[in-house]
Parts: sequence; C-alpha cells; structure tokens
Amino acid sequence: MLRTHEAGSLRAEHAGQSVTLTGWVARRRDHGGVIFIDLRDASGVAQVVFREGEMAERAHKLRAEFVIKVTGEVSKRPEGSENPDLATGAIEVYVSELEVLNEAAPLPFQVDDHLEVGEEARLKHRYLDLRRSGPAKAMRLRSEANRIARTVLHAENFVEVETPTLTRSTPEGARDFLVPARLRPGSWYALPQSPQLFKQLLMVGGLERYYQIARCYRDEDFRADRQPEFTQLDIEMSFVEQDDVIELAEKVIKALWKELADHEIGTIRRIPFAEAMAKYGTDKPDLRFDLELTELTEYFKDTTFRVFQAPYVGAVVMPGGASQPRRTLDGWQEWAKQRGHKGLAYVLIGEDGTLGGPVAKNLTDAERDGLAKAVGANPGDCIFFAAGDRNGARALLGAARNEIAQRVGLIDENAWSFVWVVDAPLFEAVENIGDDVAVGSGKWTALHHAFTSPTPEWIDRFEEDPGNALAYAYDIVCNGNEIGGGSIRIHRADVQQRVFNIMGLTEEEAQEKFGFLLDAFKYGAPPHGGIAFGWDRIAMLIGGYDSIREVIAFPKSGGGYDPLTAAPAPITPQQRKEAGVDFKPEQKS
RNA sequence: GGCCCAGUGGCGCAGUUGGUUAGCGCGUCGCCCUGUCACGGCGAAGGUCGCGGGUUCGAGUCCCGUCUGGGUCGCCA
Repeated sequence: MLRTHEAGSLRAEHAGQSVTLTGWVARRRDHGGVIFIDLRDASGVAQVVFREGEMAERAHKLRAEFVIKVTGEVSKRPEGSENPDLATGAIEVYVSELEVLNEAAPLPFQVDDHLEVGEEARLKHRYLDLRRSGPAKAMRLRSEANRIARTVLHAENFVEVETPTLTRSTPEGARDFLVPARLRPGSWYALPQSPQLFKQLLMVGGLERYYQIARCYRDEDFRADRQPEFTQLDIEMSFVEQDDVIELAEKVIKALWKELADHEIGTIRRIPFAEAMAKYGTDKPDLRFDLELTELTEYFKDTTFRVFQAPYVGAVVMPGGASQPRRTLDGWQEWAKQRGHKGLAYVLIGEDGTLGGPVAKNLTDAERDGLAKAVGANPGDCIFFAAGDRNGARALLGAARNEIAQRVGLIDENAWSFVWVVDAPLFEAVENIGDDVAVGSGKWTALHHAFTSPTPEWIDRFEEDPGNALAYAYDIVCNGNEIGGGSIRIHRADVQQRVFNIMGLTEEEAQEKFGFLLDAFKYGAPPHGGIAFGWDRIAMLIGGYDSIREVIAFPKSGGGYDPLTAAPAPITPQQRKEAGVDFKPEQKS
C-alpha cells in the first residue's frame, strides 16, 4: 500500500506516530506561512499542515482534487483549535514529505457536501459525485444490504445462481429490450424482465433453494422509482407453501431494517387484496395512517343526484377540510382531472353540522342527515366522493387518501409500516386494462403473471369463475411502496395449460412461447414458489432517498439516456451489417 | 402519448410591467496572509440567456414550435 493509515482513522492516540496518507485535496486553507489541507480518502478527512519554506510553497500550488501522498507526524492540535465536528478533529498531521500522485483539472462542480448540485451535472460526472459523502454512503448502504441478504440466505441454505441475461423474452407484460443475434440474422435475444422462468427451471433442476441479486430490464417509461435496468433480490424455493415464503422473506426484510435502519419490524399483518382495495383504494396501501374509504353505493341507492347514480359511490374524509378556501377546493378538481377523472365531488361539514358545498343541495334531507355518521366525519371535516366504475372510483379515492394524509400531516415520516397483501385475484378482465400487453387473446389475463398458481381452493375450478378466482400470491408493501412480491407457482403442466386456456392461449401458442418450461414440467417439477424484492426501491427507502437513482451507481436519466457514457449511441455501418439488424425475413405468401 | 415545472458564466440561483451596461453566491486565475477548518483580503477572467421562428422601435422577459431534464397520469411482476 502507498499509505500506512487511512485519513479518517486517525485519533488522538496516534499522536507522535509518523504516518503516510494518500487521498484527495478536499479543501485548502492557505495562510501564507501555514497551509491547511483537508485530505480526503474513502475513510474520511484529516487535516494536514504544511509550514513555511519549501513545504508551504509546494502546498500553495495544490488545487482541489489533486491526488497526493503525504508523510508526516500525527500531532494533537494546539489547545483551542480542535474541531469537534470532525472525527479526526483532535489531531493534525505535520507534513514532511509531499508527493503529487496526480493533478486535477478545474472541476465541473465542487466536490463538497454542503453544496447543492443539479442532478444532470452530478450524473454526467458521477465519478466526482461519488466522492461526496452522501452518494458514497448510498453505495455502501446498498453493499451492506447485499451482504445482509446473502448472510441470511446463506444461513438458510440457499444457493446463489446466475441466470442468463441474453435470453428469450419472458412474459411479464412489459416491453422487452432486444439484442440482435449476429449468428442468426433475423433472430433476437431479449434481456430478461426478471429471471422468472429460469428460477422455476432451477427448481425443476432440484436446487430447491435459489437466490440471485439479479439485474432486470424493462423497456417502459421511467419514474423516480423506475429505471430501464433495475435489480431484484430474486428468491425461489421448492416444497413450500405461501407461509414458508413469507416467513423467509420476513427474515430478510427484518434483518435489513434492523441492521440498516435500526428498526425492529414486529409482526407484519396480512390483508386480503379485496380489503385493501375497499378500505384504501389501492393494492399498496400506506398504513402509516388510518384513514379509510367508505363505500356509499348502498347509502345512495335511491338517490336523485345523478352523479351518484353509479355502480359504485365511495367517500374519504379530510379531517378539518371544511375550512379549505374555495381556491383549494377547486385545486382538488384539477388534481382529479389530472388523474383522468371528471372531478372530485365534496361536501363540507360546518362547525354546526350543516352541510355545505355544491353537492349538498343535490342531496335529500335524509341523505344529508345520515351522511356524516355514515362516513365517520365530524364538524369541520370535508368529505370527498367518487362515483363511477368501482375500480376507477376507488383508485381516485385511494389517491385522494394519500394526498389528504400528505396535506393534513397525518404521516409520521419516521414510521415504518409493513403489510402483506394476499389473496389477489388470479385474473383480470382484459377490458379493464390496456390490451396491447396481454399474453394471449382471451378475455382474461394474469394479474401477477401467467405462472402464478390459483389458491388450493380454486386450483380445480378457477374456470367456473375466473373473475373471482384467487391467486396464491403475496405482495409486501412498505409505507405505500410495493417492495416485493411473489407467488406459489404452477408446477403441473395440465394446470398451466388450463390457465393458458383462460387467457386465450392455445396449446400451440403456449408451446411456442414457453414450450421449454412446459416440457420441463413434464419431468417431475416440484411444487415451488418464491418472491422477488425490488432491491433499488428497498435501498432507497432505507436510505431515506426520494429516487432510486440515488442508490444506483450509474443511473440513467429520462429517455433511458446515460448522461455519463452518452448511451445509447449510433453504431457504425460495419456493426450494423454484422448485427443483422436490417435482416428482412422472407415474405410468406 | 397527455399534463405540470424548469433550462441565464464551470456549479447553484436572481432578473420587476418588455427598456438601454444581464446581477448575486460559490468556484476558477493572480497577488497577499503563521492557526484555519464552508478561513480571510485585494484584483481579474468568464454569459450565443437551451435551440428555431414570430410580435415589437426594443425580447432573458410576450407568442408559436422544438430539444433536454425533473415530476405526474397512461404504461410498468
């Protein structure tokens, strides 16, 4: 090693020792006859001192982010000049030898913790950004998360296996990234959306317990919590039931939060999907606050108010919301419209209990009298309504619920709330979703994915009532974020084929798309199931960041663009030719 | 694809109702400074105001288009 000590490790007890340090010039305070340099390495910073004569002269020429090696004596700082804000603040190093290992050009931005730098600049020069303590800490946090997960899973006899990233498209429902196959013009690899099929094949392969910190790729639009390539902690187990996977998953999650967030996760309760939708209007409820939706379809079944003559009417209460000025209430209408709804009806409850707002006068006396009680509202509250098709109206109320909590301050930002959402429907009607991604051509498509098993009660009869058949699936939600999800898989070829049938996938089509999986199932596939955690999202939550870009070393920006390498980039004609991108398949007449 | 916000020296921002010389902080460069720690002092350099078009006597400012980034809805196990 070029150094004897790490800068951040020096303490008062090192006083008197001669040390050699290496690192970057973080800051220079030049007083002419004495020059202080904050020398930074990965461990932290230490103040090194250059005095008089040649040393001071050479130190004078040092610039920000020069890489230097210094040798000198550790000394306790003079009385009164200690810096309690610094871990190494009790000491300083009197430099007797200085070597400049590398110079640095003027920086595009300052490597300084207390300055704000735009994300574009940070990502373009991420190698500089990572020198700052915040981003460096995020990388270490993530490394620790990996370590903890591996420790837990290793202790549970899991085998870490790598699966291909050049593969055949697996049908998760997102768009695939495609890679041309040079040796087979006209044929393409797909980057995996997840290792889903491979982990199931590993179960058929008898590994019984598999995990992988797996890179996944989905060619969809991005968000603060979505990147084109992202990471899952992917887990699969054989001879298990739902409770076994949940138990194992909780071991991982509890270890993570305990070690990284110093938080003891207690019992994680489970709520059925249907209950989550009814009470919170979402399949990933934020349970840091109690607010619930109230269904009023029955209450308004005879209403004369046209808007409420709908298949579903529901409400959510905003505590204290009656005092919102008209402008704010109009703002809610805009808010709803942005979400693709017509508006958000509301009723204000005056301090004397009388109802106000434009909707109130459309209600009958009887409807008005019982309303506050029906929704659990008090004087001074505001009741928001949504009416229409059940899913859409609930989604709006669910979003309103979060927005209310945010505005009223119902959310304890230091709280952690975990919940398992179980008993999700197996299928979803295709007409309720966009039709472009559905696997197969039937009226139903898989809510989770096509390999999710029906629950034991439904496995022999899901065809009777596909809309109500339950999936043997479970999602874990943290503070309103889905951080993991999984299922017990179908391990019998006949059940798999029946599921495909419901989805309108013929045997031939199924054979063409996943024949290799169906084949594998013929040869003694064990019952199995697993889970995948959104690893970036988990690191983001534990670290308290508001974007997963903060916990990814080299994230992409908006259009899938990498500001650092400028990828994606055009290819040369030669590459183009070799790749076979322009291969034209023969026209079948 | 829709909507919202932003784009002004290297970085972060200000710029009024359209008005003459586009400011501030940090950084950079030079000089000075023996106890600083976001050191300090003096001086200097550095800007096609994202891009294109339009309105106007005059545009950083208003209008149209476009690009980039961020957020959000759609989309996304």
